[in-house]
Amino acid sequence: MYTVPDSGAKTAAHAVLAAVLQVRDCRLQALLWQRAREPYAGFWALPGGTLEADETLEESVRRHLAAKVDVREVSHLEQLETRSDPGRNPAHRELATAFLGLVPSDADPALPPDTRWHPLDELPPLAYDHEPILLAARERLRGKLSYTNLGFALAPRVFTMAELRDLYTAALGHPVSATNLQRVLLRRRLLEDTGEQRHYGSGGGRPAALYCFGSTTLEITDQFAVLRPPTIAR
Amino acid sequence: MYTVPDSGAKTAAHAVLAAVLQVRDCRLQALLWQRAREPYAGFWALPGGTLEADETLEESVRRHLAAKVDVREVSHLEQLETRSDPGRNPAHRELATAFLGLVPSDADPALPPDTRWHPLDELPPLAYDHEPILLAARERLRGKLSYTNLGFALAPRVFTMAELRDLYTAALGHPVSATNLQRVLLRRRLLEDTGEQRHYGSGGGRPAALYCFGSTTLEITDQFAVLRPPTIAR
DNA sequence: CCAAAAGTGTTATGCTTACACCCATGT
DNA sequence: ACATGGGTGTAAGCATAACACTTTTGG
Repeated sequence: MYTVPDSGAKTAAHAVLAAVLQVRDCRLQALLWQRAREPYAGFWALPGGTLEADETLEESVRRHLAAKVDVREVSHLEQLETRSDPGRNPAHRELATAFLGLVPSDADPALPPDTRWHPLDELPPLAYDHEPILLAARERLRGKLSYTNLGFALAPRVFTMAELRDLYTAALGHPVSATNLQRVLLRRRLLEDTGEQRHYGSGGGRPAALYCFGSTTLEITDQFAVLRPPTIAR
Repeated sequence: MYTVPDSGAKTAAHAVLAAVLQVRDCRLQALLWQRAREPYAGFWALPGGTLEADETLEESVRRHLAAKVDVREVSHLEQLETRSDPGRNPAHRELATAFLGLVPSDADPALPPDTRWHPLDELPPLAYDHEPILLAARERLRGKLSYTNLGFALAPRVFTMAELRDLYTAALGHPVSATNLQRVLLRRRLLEDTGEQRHYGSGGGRPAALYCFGSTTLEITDQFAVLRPPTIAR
């Protein structure tokens, strides 16, 4: 065990894949490109490519993503599962490490002609095992929205509570109350009031306060749902 | 992007590693083996080895684990992060996918002479990047104990609440009340009363009821800590 | 003045922790 | 009897969901 493989070992190729999600038009959408060549010609695929010798997986996925979007728009990137089924790529053995990428809702990066945003509830036929990967990415996002500050990655720098409610609603797939969302996030001190105001929709109405997230790196805000440590003696 | 690599591509070797955890003597312990050869001679390492051409990562980790323990004792196995830092193995480029393995507390598998259980709060010097991997595995376990039924993988088939309390205490690293643990797990319908009874410690005392977990596959029992879907109209 | 949207006050609910107290058994 | 551990009853705490109500603007 743990033998040193000779450098000529015939090992599997390693690919990276990115499930890049953004809320556009109040719907959670994924960045996909349409394959021109076999296999899976005409099918849609996640952005990605092969890992090079001198890069980490994250560096690699950023490099491949750069071919599809402006990577500076990607506000969050985290590793998901590594897929290893020998049959997942019919052509040759290939491992693939998937990533979850998030883009703020106000970004609208230029895309190559073969690339488009697709709502996750109306997916076209996807190549390889990309559909389960994409759905797993959505589950990861939904879970982390509940117990971390990950909302920062979906939102513009400043936003009204109504806008933030629409983002959470689209990402979670169920109605969210702006009232309660505000209280939960304020209580956890994730949101800061910028002091500015802005109108949200057309027509009248009281102008909305503009908020921003205090931190733009992932933080766990609700670590123990249950079985939490005993409260310190008082 | 997504070019087909020629089959002679010089790709990185791929290894699997297993952070196998068990509660023994009321302490969370990890299965480690001591390296005899350089590099890291004398250091302790996670069980693992290289991925072969025709196996999945999970099959591979089970195969390598079989050299250290009776794999039938492993009650749960799940994938963790894939490490890809080019410098993580000084000798040659190597990716490693880590797994979390759990062994019930009543199992006492025979071990090879170079292999031992080590409490996680008294770790010896570890080879490569195995220490952060091991600590990440513990964090994953701690998180999932709170919102899934993962306790089944640490516990014998049947157990008293006092025994289960000791397991949770060791795994979580803080005191757990048997009283409240019972209520939380019963409310979530994870525990079943077997009807049998048994004594726990020495000395007198009321005999304890024996419980078992209803399911022995991972289930999420507390999906939404917050931001849960609206309650259906009543 | 009215409609529309934002935000606050308040109550209800559910789950959890904490802790006192009762129960069953061995010596 | 009494010590020892197991289990139940109950109250308190806390965060969230739900919803009525007030506030602020545009037309």
